[in-house]
Amino acid sequence: MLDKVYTSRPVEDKWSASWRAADLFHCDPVPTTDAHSESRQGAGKPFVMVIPPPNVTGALHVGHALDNTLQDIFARYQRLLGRPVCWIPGTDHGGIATQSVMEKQLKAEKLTRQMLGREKFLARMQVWTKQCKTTILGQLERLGCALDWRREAFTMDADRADAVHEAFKVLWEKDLVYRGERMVNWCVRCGTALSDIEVEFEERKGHLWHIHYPAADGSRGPVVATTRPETMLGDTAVAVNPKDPRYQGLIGKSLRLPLAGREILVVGDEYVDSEFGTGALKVTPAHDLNDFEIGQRHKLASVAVISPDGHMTAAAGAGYEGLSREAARDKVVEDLKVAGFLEKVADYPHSVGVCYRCNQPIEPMLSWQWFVRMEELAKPASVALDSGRFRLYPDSWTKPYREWLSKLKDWCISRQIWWGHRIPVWYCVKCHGERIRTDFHQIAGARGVLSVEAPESCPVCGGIEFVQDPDVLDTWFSSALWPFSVFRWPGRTPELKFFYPTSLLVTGYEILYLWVARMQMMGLALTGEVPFPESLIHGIVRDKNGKKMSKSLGNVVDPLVMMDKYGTDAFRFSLVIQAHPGKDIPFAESSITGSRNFANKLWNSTRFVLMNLPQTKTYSLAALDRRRLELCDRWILAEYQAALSQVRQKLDAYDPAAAADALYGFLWDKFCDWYVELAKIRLQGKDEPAQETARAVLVEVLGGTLRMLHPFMPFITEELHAALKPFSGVKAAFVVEAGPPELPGDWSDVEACREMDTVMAVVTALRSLRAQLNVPPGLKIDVVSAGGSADVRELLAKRADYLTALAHLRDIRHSREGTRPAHSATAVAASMSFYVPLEGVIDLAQECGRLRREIGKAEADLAKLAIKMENKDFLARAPQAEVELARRQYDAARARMDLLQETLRMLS
RNA sequence: GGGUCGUUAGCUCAGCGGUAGAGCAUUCGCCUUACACGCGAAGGGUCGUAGGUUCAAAUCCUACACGACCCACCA
Repeated sequence: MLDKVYTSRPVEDKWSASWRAADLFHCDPVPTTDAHSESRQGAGKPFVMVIPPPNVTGALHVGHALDNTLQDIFARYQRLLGRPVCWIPGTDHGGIATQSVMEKQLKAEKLTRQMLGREKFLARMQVWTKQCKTTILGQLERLGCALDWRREAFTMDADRADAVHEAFKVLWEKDLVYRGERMVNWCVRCGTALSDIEVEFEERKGHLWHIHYPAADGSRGPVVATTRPETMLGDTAVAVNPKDPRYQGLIGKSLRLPLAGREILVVGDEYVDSEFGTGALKVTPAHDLNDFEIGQRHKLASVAVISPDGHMTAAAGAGYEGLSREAARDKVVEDLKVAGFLEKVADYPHSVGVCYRCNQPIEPMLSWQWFVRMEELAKPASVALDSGRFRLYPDSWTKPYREWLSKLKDWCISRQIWWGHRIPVWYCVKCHGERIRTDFHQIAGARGVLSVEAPESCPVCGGIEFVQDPDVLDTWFSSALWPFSVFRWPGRTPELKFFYPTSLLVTGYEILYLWVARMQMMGLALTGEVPFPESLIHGIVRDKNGKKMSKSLGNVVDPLVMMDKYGTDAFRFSLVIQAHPGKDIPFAESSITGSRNFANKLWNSTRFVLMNLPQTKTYSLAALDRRRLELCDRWILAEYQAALSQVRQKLDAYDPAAAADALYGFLWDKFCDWYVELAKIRLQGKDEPAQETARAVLVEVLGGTLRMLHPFMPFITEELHAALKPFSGVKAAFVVEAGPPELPGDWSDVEACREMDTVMAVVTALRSLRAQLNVPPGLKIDVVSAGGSADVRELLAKRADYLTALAHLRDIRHSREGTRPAHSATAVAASMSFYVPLEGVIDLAQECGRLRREIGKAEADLAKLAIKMENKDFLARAPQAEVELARRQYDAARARMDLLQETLRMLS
């Protein structure tokens, strides 16, 4: 017999081991002659997902738990439906993020990666990665994920390296990848260039410094306004709008740059906004994108005063060289103030671009980098979207996604770090000179040879000495190939044939552009197909105050702790039920309690059913004589059928939260609160055939509900389903192999639902009366009913057993004359009066008060309906069915009102 | 500067054209032999504001306010 309270851990461990031992989630491709034959259609069509590979930076967080729970729901659901399902596990090497983690570890040992050297550093990374993968994959298994463990992939293993090299080669051959000199986003902390989307903008407090730039002859010159005074040391011009009347005479004049003493020119450029600041803009071509462009237009010199490591260069001048950016800013401001050039300082909050990995301000920097041309790649992705070959769920993401694709700039893919796929390009030392070894990023127009290994000889000069490009590729470059690299593309593998394109991609909106869009583009460019036709984009898990979880805020929730404390199923369920399409999830620990209670409810309802199955035998609804079913059976089966269809409909529409809610409501509010209570009447009775009928329905409905719930709560449902197996007759070893719950034929039953509504309304009214009049819970009461329509009277007479059991009655009888017994309280429901004689229990004043409150509510109710019924336009224009419904509602409310008032009149 | 989404019970959120819902919290009563991680009952909302469409609006439209997020090279 099961325990009173569900203990999750042993159950989870048991089934995790069983699933693994059975290799349950492995899926083999079905060999076909043609990649797109019928095997990909109909029932045999595989359902395929690739996991968004977590970075090997540590352990999983709640966001991963949500993402993978959602995927697991679809994987298990599709398996339950009988489709071959392949869900690929894996991890991402995570480029900068992972390298940063290692660098922190090194720092603790007072080491740097440079001290170790590239080779040793990478060796350490490999060790770390191995550990981390074990942790992450273990956590995914703990979460219950139905992943095909034999197909685990890593974005930097040999197969994925092949894919990366092939992709680079194809892009190279199509001239879609190139090396060029650009202003790039440089992170001085990470020591690398970043792509545009890896820069995040943050509103930060700052100042607008107004600095006087005197004319070269010493007379008064313009005042410029800047948020970055330290860059003035690299200024090579001041720009004004040529149409600005204030500065008409100034263009072409020479100014003396304060502190530096250099002479710089005033140029006229349309870019300058006369309205902003003073209308005069200091121009630092080396450290600002716009200034760079102005510099290009006016052929200005470029003076780099900040080095790639964020310190001032020699060009900044003797007093500044070696200072950090921040220190240099303070000193420049101080020096300007002392020298009398600082005219004004204003508080000025403005947005600052920061590194998405380390939050340090980005330094725009001119350098030679590798880029992917995006225009050609974006076009097919847009077409796929517009033609419906790719859809986003919820649809609200479609527009932002489309807009993003339409204004893409080239993607900087080279990173000056060590952890990643090395760029497969080599340079001839003879052609480029020794400088290629040290000043790689400053060498213009270097011509490389595309090759994974060192080339034999230079095609230009025949030289045999080469250096490989020192950079690695953006981690997102390999991620973009993931949906096909996991199947060992470019190899023409059976897996690729059978599983690709995949079916669905589930991920959070924070990587829609970084990842989803790039997979679409790369998939189309390299395989000619959309890598997945549908993508479910969910929200992110926040803390209970709606704040993003972060280590620095200390509001991070550890999924393992939650799973230990409340059970994995409860944890999963609490995430899913809040994962409404397009919404973020405010995560509070208290919300898991509800799901934990639900798991316990499941546990106990199964316990109850098992307790009432005295002999081991198989129950089957199909074998049951349908005429033996009574009202509550017909009702619960109809409700069950509706719930199953609702759940499937919601899952098919990628709304698992609504599906979970439907299951929760059905199981708890309908099955447990009403059906089980009513089934007890027969179970505890003496009529054996009736007992058997109730048992059959209990087994059918509970068993099926457990199966439908399995994708959401895999462990407990597996356990309970197994316990029920001797009675449900299910042969399959595991729920996912048992097929979806399906009723034989149609079990909808409008009549039963209407009758049960009546019964429930009467029971509720009687319970309410008892509670309000403080009738002792142990006291069985007598009830006399009066009035009502013939069919309702007949129904209540027939199902007096229901009323007696649920409202705790001693007896209920109908009075033809409608006489109210003395000292009785009155409940009104179903257009009838229910008199409850309560001599000695009832207090007349109390009952009058109660009736007045009821009348008050009934009045408000009736008033609303009356407005509708008195509205001629409504009667004339609303649909007939609507009018009839309103009339019925009005009549019922009217009847209720009359009965209550009549009762009150009699009492007073 | 554009764009998206939100504003519903004390809290967190469903509902998205026909008398306002859930969970949690609150109050009252119950250890009723499945479950106190439970059962029954109750209180609590002019559905952000102002207009409009409609017989009918929390639900559709238009403004506005507030909030969040995304995008954008404004010193």
